[in-house]
Amino acid sequence: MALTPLTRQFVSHFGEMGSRWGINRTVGQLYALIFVSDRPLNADELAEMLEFSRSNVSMGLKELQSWRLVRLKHIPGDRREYFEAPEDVWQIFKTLAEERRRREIEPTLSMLRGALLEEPADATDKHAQKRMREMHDLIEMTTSWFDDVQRLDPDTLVQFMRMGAKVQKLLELKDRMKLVGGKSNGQQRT
Amino acid sequence: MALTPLTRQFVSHFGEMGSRWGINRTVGQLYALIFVSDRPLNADELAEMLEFSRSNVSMGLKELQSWRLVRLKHIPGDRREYFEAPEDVWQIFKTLAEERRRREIEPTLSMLRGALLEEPADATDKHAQKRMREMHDLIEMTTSWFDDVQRLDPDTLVQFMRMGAKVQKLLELKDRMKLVGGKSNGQQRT
DNA sequence: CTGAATTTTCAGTAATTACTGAAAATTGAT
DNA sequence: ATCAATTTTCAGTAATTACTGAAAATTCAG
Repeated sequence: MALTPLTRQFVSHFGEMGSRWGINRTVGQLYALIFVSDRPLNADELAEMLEFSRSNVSMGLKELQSWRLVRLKHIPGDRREYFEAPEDVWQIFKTLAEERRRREIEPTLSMLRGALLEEPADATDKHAQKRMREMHDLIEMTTSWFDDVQRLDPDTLVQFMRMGAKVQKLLELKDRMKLVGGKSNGQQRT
Repeated sequence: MALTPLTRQFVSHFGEMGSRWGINRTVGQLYALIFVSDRPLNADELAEMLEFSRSNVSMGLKELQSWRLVRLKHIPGDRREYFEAPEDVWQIFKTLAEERRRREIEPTLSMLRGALLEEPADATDKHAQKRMREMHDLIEMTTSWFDDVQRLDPDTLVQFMRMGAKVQKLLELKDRMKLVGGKSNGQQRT
């Protein structure tokens, strides 16, 4: 089954973008195709549609599974393995964030923590540690904050994001409430 | 001038991580070294410290400049070009985000917008467009939200991030205020 | 302007990564 | 248990990307 021009466009864009990330062209295209497909696809179908060798598809799927971006689905009466992408795009985004965190952020944080425990040899080392601490703190703050946001229920999150620039005003509001009296519940008066 | 073990550790971690991003090992190491250095460095120093060829350093610096991650600094009485990383790590983070946006997000959004304008050829195309729209909307929402956050002044931002999970409660508060009366100013009573 | 210092370019090569086909391993229906 | 269907592995090769040294270009002090 051949790709429609619409899908071909999407798939090849992901192929190109794939190489900008750590992920390669094949993996990017596989994912794109699975993502837009209206039904689970098996390895042979993917190989045929994308004109990759069967073994290349096998390796690509393994990679996508390790990222938890596709999941296996069995179709009754068919022995082959079918693959699909999760329905919920926000869920996909969160999975991607989690995996990048595990693979990139955590190792970096632990390297930084290690480096910060070492005894600086000289003034240069002292300065290097200062910079590393700044980096460490920034990464830690943004990731732990992202963790919190991730846990919000989707409706709250959407509402929250839509607020955009109003955040600043909201914080001013909160501060005023705090001034007003201990645990703010929005009911106090001045 | 040789690298201390502390810096060597940091530099080689960035080399390895670099290859996971689109950026290569050389560029990662160059950046790491410039980032922790307590003074601007010139190309010859970088080449010597990292044991890269002079031309490799030249290409790497060009790449880093295109990402706006290092900037040129001239030292009086010295013709050579020195490079340094911005002081403020939050600024660095924002620059990185802006560049990734320009290079990755914007092209993807415009591909998606193009695809969404096309006439679906069949039911498969219809479904593909539905998925593309979901992706488009998610990307647009998160990036435009990030834009807003980026514009917050640093203090508000830190305060905001520290709140973490309390966001949900804050939004509840906001809703209650809204219920109370049109433009909330935190002063109304029930 | 001249020319030494410095940076950039680029063709050639090295190193790495991606991909294939064939063979091995696994799976599950009978 | 058998064996055909299916998936995975892996050695070899192709393609891509990274790196170098030499040469060209640029810069700027005199």
